[in-house]
Amino acid sequence: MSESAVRPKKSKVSTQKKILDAAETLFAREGFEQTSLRQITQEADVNLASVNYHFGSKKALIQAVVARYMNVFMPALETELKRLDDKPEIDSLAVFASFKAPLISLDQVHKRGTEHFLRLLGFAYSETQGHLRRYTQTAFGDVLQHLLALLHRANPKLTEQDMFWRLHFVLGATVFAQVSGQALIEIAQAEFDERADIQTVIEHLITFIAGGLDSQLDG
Amino acid sequence: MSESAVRPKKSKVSTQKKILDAAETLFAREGFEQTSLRQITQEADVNLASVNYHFGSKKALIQAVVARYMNVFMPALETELKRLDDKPEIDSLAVFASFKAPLISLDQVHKRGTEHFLRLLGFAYSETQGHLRRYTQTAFGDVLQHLLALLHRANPKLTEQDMFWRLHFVLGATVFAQVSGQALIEIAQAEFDERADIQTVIEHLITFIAGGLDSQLDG
DNA sequence: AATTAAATTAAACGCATGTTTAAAATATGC
DNA sequence: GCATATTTTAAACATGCGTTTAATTTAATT
Repeated sequence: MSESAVRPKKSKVSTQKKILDAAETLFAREGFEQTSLRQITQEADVNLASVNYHFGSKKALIQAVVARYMNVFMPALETELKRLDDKPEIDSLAVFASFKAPLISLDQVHKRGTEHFLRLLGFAYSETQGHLRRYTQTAFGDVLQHLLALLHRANPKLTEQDMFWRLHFVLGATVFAQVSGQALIEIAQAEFDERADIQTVIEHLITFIAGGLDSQLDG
Repeated sequence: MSESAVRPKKSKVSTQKKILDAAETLFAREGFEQTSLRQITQEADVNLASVNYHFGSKKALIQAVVARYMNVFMPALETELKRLDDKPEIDSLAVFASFKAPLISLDQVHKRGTEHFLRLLGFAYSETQGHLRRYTQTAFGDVLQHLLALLHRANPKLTEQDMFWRLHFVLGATVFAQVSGQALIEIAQAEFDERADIQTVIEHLITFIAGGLDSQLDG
């Protein structure tokens, strides 16, 4: 009876990966603090204690989940930004276009990687996850500096300070769109009987942030 | 020894108000979910059980804290908006200028009322406080509709849908600026050795959202 | 002043959380 | 194949939360 020919399904996924995948999905859906370790371990079909065994703490798990994306996204972004260094003329749109490929590449991390990453980013900023902000700033501060410099080059009329603030407002609007997106879609559907979806939100968002970023101080 | 002539200090503040004030301060600083009833009652110097006695539940307390501001802000905003109805020509800036007086008037509710209100709003949106959003939508939906109509009038090139989304992105950027403001100020100070403060953030923010709101779809 | 109502208080309840423990099961190395 | 790590497991632990209870104190009413 030991028919070793077929081997139905013994995929043998490591406990670590099972935890990371389940945590990521739940974090992206509910937020970090709203998700309990018991939810995660149940979803991952592993023992409760294994999170602390493999990761040390919930906080460390959160960092591991985010890091898995950052380690793919940030180098990919840096590659794209380097291309712009050589170009003689760039505008804001070109800089933000650099995000597209790196964002899409996140789908190799997880099936719905792009969406998950943006929502994780949203919760990381809206919840008080100071350690995450610190981690990003220290681990990938140079990439962010590069981004800032390019945006400054694309919009030389603005000071570096201007760009700093506007970039973070862009982030704020984006994050907000991610976290509140679904609720707004529902309101829009009810209010305007519109067939609003995620794509609708993104299109409106891009127009908005492009306008905000290029906003001239004097009319 | 019963010198009733002087009466040092028997200010006699109601328990309700003490709770509301303490809760407001803590909510504005830490967020709703991060603040416990034990923190609140300790800060207010009242018994733990009095929150549930006077307000029924923590959720009801949150609503009471927010309502105290909404009941001042929304009518004040409506008054300002009515003025614009009579004017023949208006632009986005004029509409947003309508927020200024109502916001400042909140300092009569509490010493740092304006700041508190904006941060409460921020947490109300970024935390999953669905009941607050529902409350605002139902209690002051007409004022918000009025606001939307005026913004549409100020920018007739944009559809009502466009305005809906942009208005919410404005809200997102604002909320983000409030919640993350202090952290960003510290980064800015360290990064640019700038004497950045709240006022700095607001000025940059207004420029940004005005640009985003008036953004033209075709270059 | 006596009686009734309202407000305050200390204590405990029930529940959920992240974390730790110590024994059992599994995998690894010689 | 045995000894040794490594991993998994069930259970308990410690803590903090919102809420409830029941007794006491304070205020209001008659």
